[in-house]
Amino acid sequence: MPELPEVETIKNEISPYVVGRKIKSVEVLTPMTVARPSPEEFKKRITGRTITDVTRRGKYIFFHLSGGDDVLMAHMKLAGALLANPAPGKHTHIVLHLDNDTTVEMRDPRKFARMWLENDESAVADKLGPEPFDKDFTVKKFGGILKKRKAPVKAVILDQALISGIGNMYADEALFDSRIYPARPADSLTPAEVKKLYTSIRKVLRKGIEKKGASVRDYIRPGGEHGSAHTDFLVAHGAGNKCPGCDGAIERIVVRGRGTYICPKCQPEK
DNA sequence: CCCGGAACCTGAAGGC
DNA sequence: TGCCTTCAGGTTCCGG
Repeated sequence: MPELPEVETIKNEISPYVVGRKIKSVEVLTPMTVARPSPEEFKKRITGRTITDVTRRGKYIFFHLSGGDDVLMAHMKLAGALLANPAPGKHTHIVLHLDNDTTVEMRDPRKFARMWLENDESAVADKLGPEPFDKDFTVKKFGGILKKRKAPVKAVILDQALISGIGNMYADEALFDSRIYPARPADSLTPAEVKKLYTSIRKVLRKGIEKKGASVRDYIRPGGEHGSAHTDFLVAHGAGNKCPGCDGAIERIVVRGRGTYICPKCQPEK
């Protein structure tokens, strides 16, 4: 599922195909995949524009366009993909035809993924919490966020308005790396635990980016390749596996309605 | 403001 | 064999 490392990889790998290219035509095969404006208006507003840059914020991708303030946004949600010059396939919802004979397709078997236009990237960016790798995202700032919440620590690090980019898989990996039970109230973490979790979050995300994302299920890169980050996962989606830290087994529990993988011995409830 | 839960959607997996 | 049910998960919306 596309989280920060997967979206970062998509952004990096789609950029060479699209930056500096003009959008010649647009096909909307599934109207609901265009969140706004209407599919007709969407097509009209982006046709003829040149993609000047591609950036990422949280799990969102921004395609910056020439000649105006419109930003073309994309979110993969659970199973979306952006593919460059793909082989014919199913679940294609939007196709961009570029002036270098490149085609970019948004595909998603679940139909959750969306593309849309905003006047300015701040319309989305301003609602998101800090990027985990930002200079101003310090241990102190992270501690301040956790201290104010009684919700499970996992729910807090998944909240995009508080910290952006972390999803279910990397949350589990980070909490295991820190040996913290995911349902602990966020404000109950000791300063040492806050620091450890801060470090673990950045560690698992960095590793995920290095491995081009985790292909646990549907995630594929713009060229069609899989990522390999999941081969390094220690707990995520690993119920029944042996815990790498002790002789116990990984268990699946539910925290705030989310499937959550833990080692009950290494991450005690307290 | 804070917190929790349902809804959105459909392929895959499990049950009988 | 195959039908039916349940599950997964990012975000948004709604209720307490």
